[in-house]
Amino acid sequence: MGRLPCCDKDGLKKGPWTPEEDQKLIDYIQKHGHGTWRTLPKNAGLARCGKSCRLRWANYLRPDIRRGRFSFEEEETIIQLHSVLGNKWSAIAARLPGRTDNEIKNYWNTHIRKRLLRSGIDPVTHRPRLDLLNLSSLLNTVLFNQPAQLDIKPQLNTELLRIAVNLLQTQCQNQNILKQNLVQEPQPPSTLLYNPVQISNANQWQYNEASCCNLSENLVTANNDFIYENMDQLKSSLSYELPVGQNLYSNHDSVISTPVSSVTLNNSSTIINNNLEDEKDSYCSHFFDFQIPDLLDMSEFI
DNA sequence: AAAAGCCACAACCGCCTCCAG
DNA sequence: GCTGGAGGCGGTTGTGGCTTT
Repeated sequence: MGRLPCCDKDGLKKGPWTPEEDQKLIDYIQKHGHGTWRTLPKNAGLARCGKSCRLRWANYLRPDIRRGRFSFEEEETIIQLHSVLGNKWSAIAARLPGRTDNEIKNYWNTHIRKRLLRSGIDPVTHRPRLDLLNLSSLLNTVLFNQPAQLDIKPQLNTELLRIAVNLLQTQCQNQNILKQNLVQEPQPPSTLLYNPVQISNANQWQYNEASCCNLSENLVTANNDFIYENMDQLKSSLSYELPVGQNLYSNHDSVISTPVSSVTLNNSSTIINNNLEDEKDSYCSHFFDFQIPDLLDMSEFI
């Protein structure tokens, strides 16, 4: 014997709610509270399943729901929390007053996820998609059939293996990060933005960095994330190496990184469009070289 | 102007956890 | 400890509206 359904579905209405149904539900809950959802539809005169009533109330009719477009701050918070919590939409919603898990989930899938992909960020791991770019480069070579590199098949196989290993490693790493973060409250995002703009070679990446606002007092937050106080401090920390487990965060374009193994801000990095006059509000574009070491020596697989 | 394709989002489905009996 | 109902959650689907062809 399987479990009985939550309600008898015969004769119960499905699909979009009418304004009349909404009003019945609102009136009933305002008078009596929702009580037991299973018995609510009958008492309220609705030909709906209790579960459907609960969802309609929780996701749409509740008076404390905040409708309308997500603000920049909300969007940033969602990305930040998602990088820590993953698809725990209810946990994310609990930190965004007035927003429902369903609404956040939809917004993620229809907006944020696509934007991260366009930016070259993996929306699951929040890491730059090194694998696809390397693969793309190899495929380009094959497609354009450069005579000196015709025998590129072994290299292609290696790259495919690398992707598989990378995915496995990322999964393990994410599980560890999740365990660590479950015992501490999520920290507010700090300040570094990055957008991958160019690859100089397989392991060296150039990121467009921006935004000097909302600076924190300390170089390292309670979450051990690296931030910088002002341009002088930034210059003096150009050789700062980001240890495993620390994050680089953005507050401009809502792109937030998950930890990378090691980041070195090289002295050779150039700073352009630097507005030292008004650092707090300026949008500064800097270029950093992030050294991302090989995840694994693939020679044993070849 | 009509058909096809795409997108956003409300709603549903099935599984899970919690808890009272 | 077991069972089953209620509620919660995340993934998926359905549909209406907008855009493109």
